[in-house]
Amino acid sequence: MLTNRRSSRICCLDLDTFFVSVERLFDPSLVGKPVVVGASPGKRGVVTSASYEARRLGVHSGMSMADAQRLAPNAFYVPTRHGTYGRYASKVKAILERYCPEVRTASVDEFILDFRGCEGLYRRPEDTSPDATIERVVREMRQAVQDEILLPSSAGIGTSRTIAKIASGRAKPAGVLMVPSGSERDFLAPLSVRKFPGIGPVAEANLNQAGIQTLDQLMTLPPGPTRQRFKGLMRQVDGICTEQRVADLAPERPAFSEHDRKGGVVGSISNERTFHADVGNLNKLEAQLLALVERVCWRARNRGVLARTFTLKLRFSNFETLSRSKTIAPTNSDLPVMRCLRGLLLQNLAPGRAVRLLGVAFSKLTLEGQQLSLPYDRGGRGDVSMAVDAVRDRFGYEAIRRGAAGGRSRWEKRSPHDGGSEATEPDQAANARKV
DNA sequence: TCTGGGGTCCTAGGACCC
DNA sequence: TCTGGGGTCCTAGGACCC
Repeated sequence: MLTNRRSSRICCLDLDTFFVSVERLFDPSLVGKPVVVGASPGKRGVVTSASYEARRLGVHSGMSMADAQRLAPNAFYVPTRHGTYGRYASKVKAILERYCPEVRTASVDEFILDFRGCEGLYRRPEDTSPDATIERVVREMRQAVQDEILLPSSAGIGTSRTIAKIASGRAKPAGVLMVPSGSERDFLAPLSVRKFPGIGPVAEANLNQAGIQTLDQLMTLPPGPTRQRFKGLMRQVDGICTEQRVADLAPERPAFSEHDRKGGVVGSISNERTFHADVGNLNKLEAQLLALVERVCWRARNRGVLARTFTLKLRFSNFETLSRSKTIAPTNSDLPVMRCLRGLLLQNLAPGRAVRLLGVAFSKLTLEGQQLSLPYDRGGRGDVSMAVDAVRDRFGYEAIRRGAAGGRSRWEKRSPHDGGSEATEPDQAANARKV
């Protein structure tokens, strides 16, 4: 029996090669050519977005720029344009909201729309069914995005967010695909297990090793140890086909208005940086740490949150990565956070080891002003910090910089393994603002 | 010139308390 | 004092997503 709750009314609209498409708006000569958006050539980094022409040459997102250039030396390489893509995503969302009362942003290039209850609103005499009405509206909406902002996108429609998401991928490029209620199993069966959200490279390898390539093979495993091993996954896939609810809508993101049961704030805030060249000099690492701490503290203050747990992330030259965290009194002030993380840095930096990546993360967040009886460290947020924040609020983070963060550290304390000779210029291009 | 950066979620062991 | 268990917090790591 088909109830309205089980109808195909959830839509996922996904912008096709989004970053590449935006770059083509800025430079129309790139249309029809292989385009790769990512780190600046010559810098450490990976491909963020590759046009279909570049994909035909073997380039895909996540690949190192070095590999991409080897495969496609004649492609057009464009550095990532921070901030710009978000503005285009907002324009897209505004269009979608004309067509659907419930639009959620799932990521910078992906939106989830809930059309439940809208069939009557849009129905036309020529529509052969409520499903046909919704599919027609989604096609019109997709075309509006194309015509008004010149951005291609694809849309999938299904009974749940997961089906809609997979369908949008099958609809690319520039298509619309509806998966009618009841046909989920037939739709999923022939697909590679990797197409299912949540199955990544590791799970895929495990499944393949067990002889499972397709979702059909997964869903029809005969009783036995293999079935036992993957029963959690089977339940997940099966649930998508049979569950009588449509509960997996995207949470609105950012989710900082959401509180957990204990009044905390859901989520974390982090920044990390891969250096252009590995850094072994402790003073320089401390200066970089300070720069990261200042930035994340600033972001926390902007969101009005305090953090209790502070995590330091280190990645060494050989790509070995470790994280060390410490929980202290809630704060968002540079000084106590720096004290905490500097301690972790000194404890975990073996002499002679060069650092490739340094990262800082804040978690166990609470709203500022809510820490009733908890000790709350206000140290370091004096008039100077307030003034610095005020400038940054008006002109952006990069408008002002504490002396120590850019050069020599005020927190310095020479150590035995100090005095390395590596180049330590931070990878400025990663955060360069282009207009 | 191998391997980004922002996140979320899950697991698992140990400490500690009752 | 021969060995129990919950529950919760903290920490570390890893899979996954875009």
